[in-house]
Order: sequence, then C-alpha cells, then structure tokens
Amino acid sequence: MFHRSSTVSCGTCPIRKRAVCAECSSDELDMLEQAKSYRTYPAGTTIVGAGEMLTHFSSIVIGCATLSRTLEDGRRQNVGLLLPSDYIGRPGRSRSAFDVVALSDTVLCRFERTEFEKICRTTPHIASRLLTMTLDELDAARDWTVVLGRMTAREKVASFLVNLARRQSRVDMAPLPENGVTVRLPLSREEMANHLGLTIETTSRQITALRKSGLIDTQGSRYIRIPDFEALAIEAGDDEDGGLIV
Amino acid sequence: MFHRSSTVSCGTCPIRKRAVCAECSSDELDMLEQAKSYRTYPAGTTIVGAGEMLTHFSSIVIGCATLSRTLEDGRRQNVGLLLPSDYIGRPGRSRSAFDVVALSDTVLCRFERTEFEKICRTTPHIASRLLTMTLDELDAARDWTVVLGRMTAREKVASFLVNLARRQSRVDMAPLPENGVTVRLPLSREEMANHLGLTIETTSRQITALRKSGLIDTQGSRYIRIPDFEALAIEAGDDEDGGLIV
DNA sequence: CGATTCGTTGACTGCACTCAATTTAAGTGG
DNA sequence: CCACTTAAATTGAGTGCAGTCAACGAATCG
Repeated sequence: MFHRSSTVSCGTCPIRKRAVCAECSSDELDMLEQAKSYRTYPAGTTIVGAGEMLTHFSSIVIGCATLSRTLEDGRRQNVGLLLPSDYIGRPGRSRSAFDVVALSDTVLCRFERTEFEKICRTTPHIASRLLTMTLDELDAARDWTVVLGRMTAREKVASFLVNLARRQSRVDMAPLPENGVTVRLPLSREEMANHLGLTIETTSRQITALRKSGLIDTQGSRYIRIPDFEALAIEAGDDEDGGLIV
Repeated sequence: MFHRSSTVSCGTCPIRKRAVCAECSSDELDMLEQAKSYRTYPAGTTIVGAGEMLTHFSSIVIGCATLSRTLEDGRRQNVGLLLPSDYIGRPGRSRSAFDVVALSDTVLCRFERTEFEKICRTTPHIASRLLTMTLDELDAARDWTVVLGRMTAREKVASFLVNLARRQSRVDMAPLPENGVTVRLPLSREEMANHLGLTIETTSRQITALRKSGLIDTQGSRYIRIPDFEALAIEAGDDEDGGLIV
C-alpha cells in the first residue's frame, strides 16, 4: 500500500498525530504532501552507515530501526531504538553519526535534506515540533545512560521491557492494559544485548531468570507477556511512571 | 563582577558566540538584555533537584555543573557535564528530569520560563540555535552511551579525559596544542566515577594505570597533563577526531 | 596542629564475560 | 510433509574485570 508515494495522504497517515508534522495546519500539510516521498527498506537493511551521506530527513511511518555504533574491534552498542513517528537525520548535517538499520520492514516518509532545512526555516510549526521531539529524545537518551551506567543485567533487561511496552502502547495509541501486557520484541537477542551493553548469553540468562521469577512469560523468543506490569517496573528500579523512556 | 545583572552587557559576554543567543542580531540582543537576569551558585550547591520546579531557562556563563540521577538505593549516574554556554531547562516543561548541581562557583544567565517560551516563538534565531544545540547534545549523549555500554574502565577514563580536553579547548576558543594539553578536572573522583559508571576505587586505579603507561601526568588530583593527545585518544578507542563528545 | 575529607592502594569477592556444547527454531529443497 | 541445513537461543563450566570492604596516605581547613 505504501509503494506509490503519491497515493498516500497525510490525512490518513498513522503517525500524523505524533511525527514532526504533528503541529501542522492543513495548509502546511498540503505543502508537505508536495515535498514528501516514501521509501521502503526490508528487514535487516542498512538505511545509512555511520559517516555516510544522509540525503534525506525521514520519519518512520511503519516499522522499526536501530541507531548503533560499531567499534573497530567489533564491539557494538545500540544508542537508540526508532519506532513509528521517530525521525532519522537532522537539519544542518549531511552525514549520519551512527548506523541506522531497519529491524523490520520499514517505511520512511522522506524530505530531501536541503528542502527540509528550508521547510524548517519557513514553517515554525515544524521547527517547534522538531525541537520538542529532540528534547524528548535527549531526555530519553540521558535516562538510558543511567540504565547502562548503573544497573545490573537483570535490571537492564527489566527496564528494556518496561520501556518497550510503554513506547509500543504510545505508538498504538492505546493505554497499557492494567493486567497482562504482551510485548513483541522487534530485536533479536543479539540486538537486545547491543542495546543493553550486555552479551547475548547474559541477556538470555536474565530473560530465563525473570521468567522463573514469574515476572514475565515467554511465547517463542519474540513475544513476552508481562502479567504484572508494576511488578516488572519495580524490578527495573523505576519508581512509578516517571522517567525512563528508551 | 557578575553580581549586578544590569552591569553586564551581552556584547562582552564570554559565551556570546556559543550560547543560545549566538545567532541573534544586535536588535534581538537588546531584547534579551531586558529579559535576562544573572544568578550565582556556589560550588556544591544544587541548582535544581530532579522533579522540582524549574522557574528559569538558564545558560552557564561561568562555571560547571553536572546533570545526574540518583536511584532509591543511592546509586548515582551523571548524565551530562555542563560547561559555559550549555543550557539548563527546556521550553515546555516546568520540572527538571534530573538533579543539576554546581561543581564550581557558577554564574547563570537566566530567563523566566514562560517569558523564554514566548521569546522562542517570536525569535527564530533563538529557536533555531536552541534546536542545533539540542541536536548536538543528543549526539553527545548517544556517543556517551557507547562509552558506558561497551568500554572497559581504562577506556572510559581515557575517553573522559579526551572529551574533556576537547570541550575545554572549545570553551577557551583555543585549538588543542599539538603537544602537551593540561586538563583541569572540575570533578572529584567520586563525580568522575558517577559519570563513568564506575566506582571511586576503579577510577583512581585507572588514572594510576594510565600514568604508569606514560599516557598522562598528574599534578595534584585535579590537574592532568596529556603529553601525547593522539595516543590517549587511541587508548580511548576513538578513531581520529570523529564522534565522541561528552 | 589535629580533624576531616579526599584519594590511593591492597586483598578478596562476585557478576557478567568467554568459550563451548546443546537445544530450539527457521528455512530449503526433494 | 519431512529430512536436512543453517541460524538463533539456551544452558553449562570456568575466568577475569570491576566491585566491595578495609586500611593507609595526602591534602585541605578551621
């Protein structure tokens, strides 16, 4: 359905309410409609490598991608998990600081970079929304440094699941059901480990441990059910609903 | 010298070229001059606690502060190190997500929050500069997650020193001398450890180890000389000058 | 000069990593 | 549909890096 760019209208876009265009009037939307194009990346594809040219500013419409960096000796760390409405790229910079890899089949809504920079200058609603989203991302990145710097393996895995559940509920625009959330993991164990600053083995062991503690149920390796969300949140060292967002 | 706000002019402000006001015209500066006020915090003072009201949006003029979070059991992680021209607070949010603590005597240039939000809406040069700075901070925060997630204690300490040297040279607006940089540490060992996700003891041991390797010289606990900057950068796992900024 | 805080060093422990084997899942072609 | 192959995930055994606990030394300050 998203293969022909001209056929998709902003009016029915699933990220209309949360993406960089969220604050736009219908006039402004008409303008964006002219400038945008879509592109699809199959799961596993590298959207852009660290240091490479970024020709477009893009928003994720459907799918999921990681932001990561690989050190010379092969160690890798994910620095972000991008879900629908999150953006890739930035005005004023032509190269990506990180690898961006599609985890699932991913549809991007894109603007040519210099074109988008012009839009930013002329459309305060875009610039303002972009600032808000960037400030939110900054808070989230800082929250995540607390997890990476100070938490145990068990707490890291619990934090990740709690954050992922919260974010997915936001993407689906549905509140977290009080009892029994099911999270679909868009990442393999290896990608989870790279996100958490752990090894595959430790990640796997902690999932097993959380299951044996009754805090989660697993249904295949990609589905995790959280019977008592609050209990897992406490395990994550997360007081109430404040703070941590992936 | 900064005790009377009315006596200080933006024209001679040390952060004029790098702060949120950097892109402003002299007309716009006149307007900021009316709205601004200064406040000084002695070293060790908490500027604002996590969850507390933030009445102002502030830029650091002189001094140094940490952004941190403390878990219930006392574990603490610094999520940012604020140097002159960095800002505290954000438009659109009235409470601080983190503790902000002055490390040295610190002078802030402040705008009442709702007033600043109005300025953001009416002064594109401010909004645009704020966006650029926030995007830079986001990249820096993500760079730092790589250090926290994947680096050894030795690499963490080396990374920190390299980043601090680079940032201080930017604050001083002087290029890094090719041979022999001296860094003044604005943090105690404990604060360094909180920044690096390590303990005081491990941090201290790694400094000793780097000294014994000839990569640094120490002059008291707060001064570190880096005889060969590139050598330390390599130890930090940092290829060339790309990437990592604290 | 004594008191107190900060930093360094030492001895030992433990959590997460490494290496390796096994189990489970996901494809693939006959 | 089922053998076969390949990849992903789990589990086990042992190691090592950073943490913990504790003592000592150095710097700062009244």
